[in-house]
Parts: sequence; structure tokens; C-alpha cells
Amino acid sequence: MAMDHYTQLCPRFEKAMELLSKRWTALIVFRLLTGPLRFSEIDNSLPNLSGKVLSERLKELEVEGLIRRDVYPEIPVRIEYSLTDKGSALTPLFKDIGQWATEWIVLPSDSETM
Amino acid sequence: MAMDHYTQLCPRFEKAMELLSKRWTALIVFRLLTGPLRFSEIDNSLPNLSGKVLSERLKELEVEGLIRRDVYPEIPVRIEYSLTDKGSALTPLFKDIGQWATEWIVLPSDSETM
DNA sequence: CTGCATCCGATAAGATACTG
DNA sequence: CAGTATCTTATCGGATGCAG
Repeated sequence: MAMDHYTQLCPRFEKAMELLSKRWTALIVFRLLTGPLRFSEIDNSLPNLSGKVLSERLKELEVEGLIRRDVYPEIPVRIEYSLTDKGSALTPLFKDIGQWATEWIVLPSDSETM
Repeated sequence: MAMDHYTQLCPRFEKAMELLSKRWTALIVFRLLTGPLRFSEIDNSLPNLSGKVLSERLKELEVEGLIRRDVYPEIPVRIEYSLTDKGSALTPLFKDIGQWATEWIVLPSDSETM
């Protein structure tokens, strides 16, 4: 996929954006910021996210090394997803997004005071 | 579009992500971080981005108040896009991404030392 | 030059049903 | 519970052509 031209701008930045800007991805990481979660927990916390897509994203994130998938061979089996160091390292980023959002994003429901 | 459920998590964060995670959007803002640019300048700096999509994104960003579109009635007309305060406020965010990318993203071309 | 309209193919996402 | 397979739909994006 010929993106060699603008890749020169800042390939790592590109890559990072490519990763994080994929739909749901950032939200999933955000969810995991507070600790390990099971598949269904993530699924339930993101109602519009289908199981299919969640499983896709989880796999991608695992491949990219942002999250870890731990299997606890209990009965029934328990599988937990958690952030790796690489994933946790995104914390300041999310904090910035949150801060920016707090300061600049106006919601319809903000009509009262703000 | 029923996203009311998980909107409760942090609606502003959601909105911000929705905004920034759209393909090309962040890259366009990133481009503008260094100053005003004309349509064709942005277009040329992002070779894989088509004029149609660029114009779509530019409009979205304008509607969201992240960028400003200034028309200079010269001959020929000159139109420049630049960041508003809301847009510039994203600077730390991009810095974070850049820092994270520098630290954690490994490129194929990094095989030598790094 | 700047940008919008249209068409069309590629991808991504959602719903549902089903397996280990 | 934790996914996967399949199907359908929605969205995206690229090319082209045209207008101000």
C-alpha cells in the first residue's frame, strides 16, 4: 500500500496514528486503563461494539503488543485482557485527550451553564 | 445513532475520539500545526489523500471549530486553512503521540541499531 | 485553484447463529 | 464464557467531471 511518500513525514507518528485511530481501538485501550477486563466486560461496556469487531481489535492490539491476553485455566476458563507497558505508556495521551475534551468539547447536554 | 449507553462513560472523550480518529483528520491537523496552508499544499503533502476526502475533512474540522478557512480575494483567490485555538490546543496531544511513537513504535527500517 | 457531485469498488462494521 | 463463520449493510475512499 503505497504510502511511502508521506511516510517520510514521520513514519512512527504515522504508524501510531494508524494504530490508534482505528475505530474502537482507543476506546478499548481506554477501558483497560483501569485494570484487566474479560472479553464480556469490555463487550458490555461498549454496547455498540460487536463481538466480532472486539475480537478483531483485541487480536490486533495483542499483535501490536499493547495488550496481553492471560488465560486462567479455571472452570470455567477465565481470560483477561490487560495493558502491557507499551499500552500503559499511552496513559498521558489519554489524559491529554480527556483534558482537551473537557476544555473544548461542548455537548448538546451542556446547554445549561458550562 | 444509539450510542447513549456507553456515552455515559465519558461523552466528551468519546466525541474527541470520534473526531480525531477519523482517517486523515489527525494528520491534517498535524500538518497545520506549523502554520496556515492552502488546499493544494495539504493535498500535496498527503499524497494518498484525495481531494474529495480532504475537502470533506476540512469541512468537518471547520464545523467542529478546529480550523479556520480564510479567503483572500486576490486574483487568483487564495484560501488558507489554519488552526483555531481549539485546534492548536491539540498540540500537547500530538506531542504525546510523537513521544510514545518514538519510544515504542519500531519500524522495519529500525533493524540496525535503534 | 478550489471545491462539489456522482459513481463505484473496497473495506469495515453489525446481527445472528453456532462451536469449544 | 470466549470467540468464530457467515451474511448484509453501511461507510469510506478513489477517479472523474464540472463549476465558481
